[in-house]
Amino acid sequence: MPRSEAENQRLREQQRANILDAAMRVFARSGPSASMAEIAEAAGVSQGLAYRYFASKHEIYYALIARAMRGGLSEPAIKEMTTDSPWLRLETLLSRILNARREHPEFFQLLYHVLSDAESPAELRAQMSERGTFLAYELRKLIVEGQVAGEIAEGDPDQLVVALLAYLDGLTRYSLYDPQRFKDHFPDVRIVMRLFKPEVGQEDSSDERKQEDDA
Amino acid sequence: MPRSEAENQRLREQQRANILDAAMRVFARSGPSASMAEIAEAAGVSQGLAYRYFASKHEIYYALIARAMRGGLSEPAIKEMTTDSPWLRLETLLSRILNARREHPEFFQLLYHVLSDAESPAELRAQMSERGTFLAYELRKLIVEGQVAGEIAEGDPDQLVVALLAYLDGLTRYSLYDPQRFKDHFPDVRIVMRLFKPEVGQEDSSDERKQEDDA
Amino acid sequence: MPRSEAENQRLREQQRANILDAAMRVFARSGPSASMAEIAEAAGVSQGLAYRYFASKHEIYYALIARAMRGGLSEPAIKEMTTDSPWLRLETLLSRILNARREHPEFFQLLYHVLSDAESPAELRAQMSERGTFLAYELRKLIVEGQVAGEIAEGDPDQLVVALLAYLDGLTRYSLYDPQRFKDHFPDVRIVMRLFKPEVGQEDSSDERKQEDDA
Amino acid sequence: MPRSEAENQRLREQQRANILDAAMRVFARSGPSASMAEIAEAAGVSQGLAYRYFASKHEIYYALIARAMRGGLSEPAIKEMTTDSPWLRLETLLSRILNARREHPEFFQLLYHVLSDAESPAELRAQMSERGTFLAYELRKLIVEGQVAGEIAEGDPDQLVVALLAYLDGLTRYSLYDPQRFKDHFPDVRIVMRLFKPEVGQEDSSDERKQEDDA
DNA sequence: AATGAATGAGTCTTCATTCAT
DNA sequence: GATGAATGAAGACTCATTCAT
Repeated sequence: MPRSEAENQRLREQQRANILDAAMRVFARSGPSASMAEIAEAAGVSQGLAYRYFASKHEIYYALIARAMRGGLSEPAIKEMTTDSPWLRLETLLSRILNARREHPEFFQLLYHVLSDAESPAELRAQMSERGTFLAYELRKLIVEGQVAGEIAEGDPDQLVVALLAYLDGLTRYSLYDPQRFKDHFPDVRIVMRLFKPEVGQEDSSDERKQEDDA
Repeated sequence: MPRSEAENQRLREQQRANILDAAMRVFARSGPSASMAEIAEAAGVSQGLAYRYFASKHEIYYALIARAMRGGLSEPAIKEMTTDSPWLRLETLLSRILNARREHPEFFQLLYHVLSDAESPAELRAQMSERGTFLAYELRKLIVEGQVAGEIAEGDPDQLVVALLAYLDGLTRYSLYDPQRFKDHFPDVRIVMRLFKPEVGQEDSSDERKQEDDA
Repeated sequence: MPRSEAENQRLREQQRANILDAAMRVFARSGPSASMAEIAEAAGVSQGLAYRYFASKHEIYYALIARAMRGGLSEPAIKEMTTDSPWLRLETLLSRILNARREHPEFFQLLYHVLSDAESPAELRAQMSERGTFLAYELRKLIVEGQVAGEIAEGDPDQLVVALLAYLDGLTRYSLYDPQRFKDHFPDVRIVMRLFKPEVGQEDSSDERKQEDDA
Repeated sequence: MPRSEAENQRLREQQRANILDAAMRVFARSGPSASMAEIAEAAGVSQGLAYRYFASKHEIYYALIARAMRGGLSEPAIKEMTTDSPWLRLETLLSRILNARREHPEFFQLLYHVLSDAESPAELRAQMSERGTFLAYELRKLIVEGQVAGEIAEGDPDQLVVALLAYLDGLTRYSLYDPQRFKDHFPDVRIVMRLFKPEVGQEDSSDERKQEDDA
């Protein structure tokens, strides 16, 4: 007597999740180059079984990322709250982004890995890269808007974008390097927001003078 | 007729340097997982010879890092300039650090790789980690000093340290992800310094007054 | 309430036949290295069930061949028609053989596969080989008879046997290589019969003289 | 002190040939699905070494075929001897072909395998297939020519081509099935030539008359 | 009787490392 | 000191076969 269809379905989903969870754990511990053997062992299944659920190791990466994205883990959208000032919108956005990064740094690690792995299907890379590019683009727009409004420091907006993206990525990596400190001293949003603060007392600085000259 | 002992010695050192150079080049191009074959070819020597100079691939990592550190590439020391204000000292220090990162991102990539590679001998990892810890410690001291002096934003200094280290690491990774943008829009020191700026809204706070006092 | 014993028996036989049919289809399509999964799917049963009916993949080969042989697909017997001339008997026999090969080339492919697979149990190989040997033996007898009767070309009868068997096998393979041409231009019996034709106009050749001498 | 360049070169060529020879032997024994482990063992080298000489198992197939072709093993060209009668030219051609097949049946086995392996690079398959097609085409031309000249039996020339190709392929397979008999009773060219003999009973047919006319 | 989840041995392939010369 | 041929221990992946239900 075979298991009931429903029961089987459940079993499969459980096992799939189980393997995915194990993979996530292993990747978090050993990095994305961890072997299938390691993953299978962590999941308590044979290597063969892992391949019944995922056609390849890459598939596991993708499933992991897809799952995270479905779970709302992807970088939040910006569109909303169009009434707020650019500064406030940026702060809200970053606040969400930082939350996601604090809660699931492994996910972003994996994401960076897939992104920089030459083996990753171009299609997927493109899709993910697009998301990233889109975020960067939205951030830039927000920054420029803020600069126009005088809320955000002047200067090359691309430097600000690079600085911000680097900071976010850096946080993710830091979580791998020193998880304890990462948890205990996760920097507040307001700290990163300072990157965008217009200089006070710039009036007296050389930059300012230049600006005055322009005026 | 054997070569003179001295000449021999010189030859050895030359080859060693040659291999290290090649390794650095290859790592910069293909990442730290590049094969020994690739390195040997880039150095124009046989694989066997590489093993006469370095007992293992890991040894090459270490030698590379050690050399870079001896060459002043490591995070600069802080001790000097004790007369300047904490803010200025921090700025000078970060300026140097950023220069190093901009000029030799591959080195820091490699460093992070070794640091996060489970295969790396614990001893070495510890040693490198110690350096990092030392830097973090010095930074922290500087920050606290600055906070006391009212030059640096208040709050958990560890968060500032984490933020700064993450930012530095993130820049290094960014150079791998988008070298062109990295070069063209490398964020100025003053941007990262803003992380430490006391809040402007604190106009009424002791910080602000001090600034006003300065004026 | 268990099914009646008889019905049960019938069901079993039906399933068995079902699986064998599917296997034959799959082998015809993908060659004998097709996987058990493929076969089970084609039969619409689980892999596990296939193993309830056949202890191993090899068993399926054997059952398939055995069934075909029982179904008269094996090389036809010769004994009959003892009144006809050797030539006619050979022609009739080959005609039947060729029909079988034209209609069911997959079967013979499979047979050759099992025969040449080092994994096949020696016993089975021997058994099948014996059948083949038997056919070869009968053919040889017929040929010699024909030679004595002057209906079949002289010379080493074994060469004729080898030529004939090679020809038959070759046809089978050809069906795999170019099924369309195989169907459209299947060579008539009379073509292969020519292999056995005594030389005409040999009268003038050196061979012929020998024949004359014999006469 | 390294080996001299020349010596090394020789060593490499020897080893390459050694592995190729071993592969040929193993393929002849176990068929082309033999494992790399088997080949390496037969060659007395490690599996790893085999990969220094051949990038993949397929490469070995190709190298084997290429070597054989360079060695003149490919199907001989026909062009030459345009003065002879079609019959004579066909006989000469087949004689050569049969020689090659008798001496190196494994080569043709392998060739058939690569040809029918879906994994084989399309390019190579195309190239080989082209050769085969070319031969078939030339044979057909020769046959039609012979039919016109009344030297070759009438009827669908394609059936004759199929019959001939099947026969040749069949011989190759037979060598695997029963090498001893293959060697001892390899059928003479004149046997296969009979496939093309005009029917004797046709003495009164137009064919015959034509022959008489020629006389 | 039937299912399909699970296993594990085997396959091709890569690469750090060793060794005869 | 130097070479590069050779090794062997993984690693990803496949598939015939078994087993709990």
